[in-house]
Amino acid sequence: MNEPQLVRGLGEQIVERLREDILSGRIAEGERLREVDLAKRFSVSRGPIREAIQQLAWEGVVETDRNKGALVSTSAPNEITELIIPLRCTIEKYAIRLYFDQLTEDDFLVWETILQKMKQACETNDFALISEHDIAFHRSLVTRAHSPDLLAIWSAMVSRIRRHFRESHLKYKNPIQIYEEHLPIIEALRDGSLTETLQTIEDHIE
Amino acid sequence: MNEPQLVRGLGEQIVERLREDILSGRIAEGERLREVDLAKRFSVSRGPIREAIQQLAWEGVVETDRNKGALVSTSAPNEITELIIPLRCTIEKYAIRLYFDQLTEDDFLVWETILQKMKQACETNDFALISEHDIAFHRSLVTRAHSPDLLAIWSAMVSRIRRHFRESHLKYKNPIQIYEEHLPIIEALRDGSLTETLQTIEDHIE
DNA sequence: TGACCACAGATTGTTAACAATTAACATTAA
DNA sequence: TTAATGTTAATTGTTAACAATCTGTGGTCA
Repeated sequence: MNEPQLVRGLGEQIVERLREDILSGRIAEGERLREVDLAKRFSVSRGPIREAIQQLAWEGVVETDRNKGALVSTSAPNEITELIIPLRCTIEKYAIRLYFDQLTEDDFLVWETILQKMKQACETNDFALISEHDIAFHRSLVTRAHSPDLLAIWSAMVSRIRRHFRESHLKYKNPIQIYEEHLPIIEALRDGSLTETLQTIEDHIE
Repeated sequence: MNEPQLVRGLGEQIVERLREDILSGRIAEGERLREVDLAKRFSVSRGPIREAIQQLAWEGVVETDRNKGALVSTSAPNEITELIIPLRCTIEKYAIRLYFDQLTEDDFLVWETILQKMKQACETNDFALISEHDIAFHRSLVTRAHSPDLLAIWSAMVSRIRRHFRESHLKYKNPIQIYEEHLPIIEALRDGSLTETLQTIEDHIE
């Protein structure tokens, strides 16, 4: 049940690559996305490209006007950020509660792999990559709950506060601190204390 | 600014018609949606059909498996409802705060028009229509803030708890009570007391 | 009988061509 | 010059054909 979907459609693969490019900032805010360009870049036809763009539009990553194509949307104003962040925190804590007592070593492997990549990005001061892995890590916290509904709502929020991630990263004198701040989450999960884990998440996000 | 999009793509039109069919029950839960059937029914090719199905899948109205097509969502009102309802309440209260001191008579006209339609639906015991106007009313509370981001996040949530609306309505012995429960919100807004309005919203959504 | 496999029909995934719309630019007239 | 207009290129919307995948049926063999 709930097969992990071994083979994925082209559209889904492209969604992930485009989302990474945009959330990390490699594709700038306001930039225009042309279907034929993307089709050439990913060596597919426009069908899967349109599929990917529609998905990103619903997530709020890009904005589309009929017959005018898609623009990378500009991040939400800060006042909404203040609303969204606690909501996002609530969702992540809720997700963790769902699977907390079913954790396996595979789960930790996934998270530690992401954090390892984040560490490398920190060491090379690649802030785009840091943001990408930061978001990927938190996304994986939600994904683990295997609830498409939860993930959809979380995505709709996070894509709108992605600038908050990047800007919060810039505050650190030494980027490696960004990596280090994620370690307590994994440690708390390993220790097996639910309340401590939730508290760690809350401290981390705020 | 913010043109109402005069001409809409085939995909969008089909989304609306399919969503109505599903929410009203004309297409039953669990029923399978075949692309060619829908294409014939709407006299278009499979392209716009796939577009519509993808959108409904994101909204949570249908579920799709790769290479297996789409089913009308039957997933019970998961425990996620308990998470989403307070989040939704938070968003609506936040929205109201944004425009509370800029209300005009036009705003009340919009709301009272919706409630009037809801009243008629209550009088004819048309629960599908009651739900439709109930959701429309709350959506208009959010729309008034003129924040596409806020509306998108709210929509992502509400489309996933729409069944909660229907089922909560069924609890009433006399449907007119559903209508009457919305009146205090408008009254509080008219009275001009922000804190009282927010409290009313909270009590209403509970 | 029951498990296994092959095959055919049905269904979705992908592609490329065609149609409709938009945007940019040159042309013309006031 | 500037505004209005016609023309052309670029871009998105739609369609239909082709490829890949799944599902069910029937047969074979132990």
